[in-house]
Amino acid sequence: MTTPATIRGIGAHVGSRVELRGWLYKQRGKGKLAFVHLRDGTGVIQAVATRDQLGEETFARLKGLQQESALKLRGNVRADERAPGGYELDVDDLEVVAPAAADYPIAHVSDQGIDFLLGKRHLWLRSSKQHAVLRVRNEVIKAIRDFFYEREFVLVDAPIFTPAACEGTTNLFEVAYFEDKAYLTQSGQLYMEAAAMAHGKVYCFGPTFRAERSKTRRHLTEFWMVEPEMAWATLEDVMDLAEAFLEAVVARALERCKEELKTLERDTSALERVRRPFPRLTYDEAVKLLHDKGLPFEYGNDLGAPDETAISESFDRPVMIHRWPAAVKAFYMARDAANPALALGVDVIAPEGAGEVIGGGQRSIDLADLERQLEVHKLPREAFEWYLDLRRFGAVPHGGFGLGLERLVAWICGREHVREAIPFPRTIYRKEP
RNA sequence: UCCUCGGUAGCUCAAUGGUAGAGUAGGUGGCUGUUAACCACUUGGUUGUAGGUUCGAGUCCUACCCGAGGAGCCA
Repeated sequence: MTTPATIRGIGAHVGSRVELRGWLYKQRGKGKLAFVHLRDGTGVIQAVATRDQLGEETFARLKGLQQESALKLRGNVRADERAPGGYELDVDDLEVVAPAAADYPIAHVSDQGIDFLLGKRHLWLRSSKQHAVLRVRNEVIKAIRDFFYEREFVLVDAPIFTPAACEGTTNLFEVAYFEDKAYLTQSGQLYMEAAAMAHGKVYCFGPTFRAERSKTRRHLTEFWMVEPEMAWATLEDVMDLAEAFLEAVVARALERCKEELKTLERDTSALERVRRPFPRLTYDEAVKLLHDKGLPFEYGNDLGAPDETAISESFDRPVMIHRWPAAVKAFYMARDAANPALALGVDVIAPEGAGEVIGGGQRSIDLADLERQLEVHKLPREAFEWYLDLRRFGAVPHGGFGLGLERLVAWICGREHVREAIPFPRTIYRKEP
């Protein structure tokens, strides 16, 4: 009797004979004995094969297999301290499903260059750390959906094709749209504002495109963004939501991705400190902090990456910076009643140099102000008529934020670069594979 | 768009202007407890491209191509 099994759940099969299906990860020959590491997507197990057990011909066939050959192995499961992973399979039968070619390019002990690895991303996904990162991404996505579902936010998908910019400041990808032109979305927010007036609390979660010529470890041209939006919300409500959100998602990853974070050699102490409340600084306080640290910073500018890092180093958890000079923020930001020069926006800076993971705020509901801001930002009025309608028909205070999924996943996984946090990254000079 | 660094074997890298090399991967053989196994032997090159200087260029010069990570901008 042979039971199909997966490597992750192999502990339940000790003492019985199972069949494992997977790919040859590593093989160490030892004369008439062979150690075979089999990878099945759920984990890696060490299998032991002997010539006496398998017979001369099958044993020779096993030893001739290349890394990544697809196999079925059958045999008894045994707990063994000598095996990495704690369990071992005594192979008594081998089925070669698809032998791999001899020139598998990805080395296990990888000091390979990033250019090479990204070019082989379709194969790089199989290696243990990349595998772990995508498992964490999977869990983070589930945690995000659960978080909003439990709080009665309604998922409302925003369109990918859009008629114009959501924000005037960044570049858009233009695509042919029959006899017309369209643009790939750079944010679903404006649509979420419409949806919030229909459902109260909503969010969207989908791909976002930015044709920015950015070449940094924090940028992709295609990335996934989560954008909740709440009717009847103030800036303070948005900040409350943002910190509850980060606390919940990080806690979930810590709870359910222990193995993956271990594989990634992630020191989780910074993640364990992601607990409410987060420090909240006004922009003015943040600028003062920079000046106290001796950094040259001109009041009124946006914070650069080094400034963000300097601020986050003063705290042991994510920092929220709010009430920004309106001039550096998007056209739709509401003004602070106490000081109209300030916009009711908030950025959340993650620790460890991970940078800005969340940007959001309270939206302007003043029709005349928005009309003026569209002109100031040189945005085409016609394309925003529908958006202005939202202010004509029952506008209430509302707000929300956008979170970059890859920045969050990269930070949780302790990866330097966001490109490892998405299966097939798109950057300015790379769209293959 | 700007700044900086880089491109030599499948991969990671070395080579004072003077015979292009090592490790690793691949191949062959050996080994019954390996943990990046080990030992022996071995295949492997249009030095990113095009010019130029020189008796001689991987090395120096010019242009171009490609990539990386930083700025700006952003999540």
